[in-house]
Amino acid sequence: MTLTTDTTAPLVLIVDDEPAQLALLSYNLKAAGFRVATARDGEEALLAVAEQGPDVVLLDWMLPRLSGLEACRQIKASPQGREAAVIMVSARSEESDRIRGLDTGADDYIVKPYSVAELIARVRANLRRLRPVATGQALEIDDIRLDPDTYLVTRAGEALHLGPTEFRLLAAFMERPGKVWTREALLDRVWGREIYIDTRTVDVHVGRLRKILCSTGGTDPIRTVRGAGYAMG
Amino acid sequence: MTLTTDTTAPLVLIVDDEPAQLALLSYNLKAAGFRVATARDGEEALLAVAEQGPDVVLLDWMLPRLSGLEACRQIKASPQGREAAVIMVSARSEESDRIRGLDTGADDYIVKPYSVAELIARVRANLRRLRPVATGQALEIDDIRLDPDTYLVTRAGEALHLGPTEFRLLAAFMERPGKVWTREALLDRVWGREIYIDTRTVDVHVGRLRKILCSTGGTDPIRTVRGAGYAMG
DNA sequence: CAGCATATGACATGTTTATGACAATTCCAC
DNA sequence: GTGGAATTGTCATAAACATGTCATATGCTG
Repeated sequence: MTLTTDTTAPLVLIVDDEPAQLALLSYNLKAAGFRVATARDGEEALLAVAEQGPDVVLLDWMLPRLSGLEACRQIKASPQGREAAVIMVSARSEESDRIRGLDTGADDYIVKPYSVAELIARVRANLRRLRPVATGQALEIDDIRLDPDTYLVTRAGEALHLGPTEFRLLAAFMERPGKVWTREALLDRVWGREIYIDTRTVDVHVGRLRKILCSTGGTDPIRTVRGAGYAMG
Repeated sequence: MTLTTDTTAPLVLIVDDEPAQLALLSYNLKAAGFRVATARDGEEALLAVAEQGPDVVLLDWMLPRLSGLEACRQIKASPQGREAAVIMVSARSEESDRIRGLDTGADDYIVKPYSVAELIARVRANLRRLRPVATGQALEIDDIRLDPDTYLVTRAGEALHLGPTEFRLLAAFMERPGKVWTREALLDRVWGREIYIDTRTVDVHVGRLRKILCSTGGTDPIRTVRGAGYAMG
């Protein structure tokens, strides 16, 4: 297998205070092709969420300093956290029934003891909702179609030629139809988190993408939201 | 047809919790020319799928820890599993099971007791769909034709002379028309997993393949996808 | 109209890919 | 074995392409 460690591989943040558990999950998730970040308690988790913007957070229920429940609330209240899927992990003895009733904003729950395979399946399932491109599904908005497997983009059946950055940019837009992306968010998602680039550069690339998308005729599918950013669909 | 045991031979992952069954199938499949990997339960199976990317998975219905049914669902949801054919093996013969099995994305279904010959036939049949070259089917894209049995490649009727590496490379492209292969994936598929070669070497071989394919005139059938890899068709 | 946010064309730079040459190796017929 | 041809991986270099920035133009909002 080819492990994908590039910036397009989904990032999973594992939060657990047991080093052994952390190592086990980390190993298996990496083997499944994910990028992995770790945190040992709720506060570290919040920091990691803000800094790295994971796609999925695996959050242990019992944590020192800041409980999983509270960490979940705060993650979901943060800008980066709202975009992530939070999966709560708890032991069966810890009132699993009540967990479901609590309004923590968690996207999914998994109860110990669980199998690694089950966990990975849950991660994938939540990801499919969140990042369709990472799972190879073709995207479609109006007459525009993007296929991650073949890297083919068509509008009204006609093939378009995008550069790598334009392709990733369009993929981001199409993964979340209607969502307004700030320039900063797009830089994070399309360019990667470790990079320092002028936010105006986004304008240029959006312009290039527009030119290509409209090259066959048709209306501009990208909406400029003044003071905020861009959206599509 | 004689299947060889080199890296291009199809890999069959056998999942069964009975050691005797595992040994029996393993022996017979190896004798039939396949490479074989094994797993004893659903979780091991998922790991093996991710790590080894088998072409066919023989999945027993009854498994400890993670049922065959659930394992199948998860295999089909993973990137590597999407490319594999899953054959469910079951002792039950009820129609409902058959339907449920196929519903989870299984490609085929075989009921105990079965003959080894029947099983191998099923494996080959599913492989034919998935990896035509391994079963000796000729491939065709546009005016290019590749016959794995005779090692003959023609374009517009004219015979072309490819080296072994170029032949395997072309076969990989033609088995999945349109699919974009990363250089790493091609190294895995064409050169083998255990080999460490500079990824740029792929460029050189693609170049050589192109030169041969275009030697009789005609357009370049191989698409370069900047930042990603190559594709054909 | 002023002030600000966004759009766009041009360009230098950097990056990715293509190609020709070459040495090492393998293969094969003799 | 032996010689010669074919094949292979690497490298240096060239070509093609993509990218980030800037200067300037355009457009929106009040």
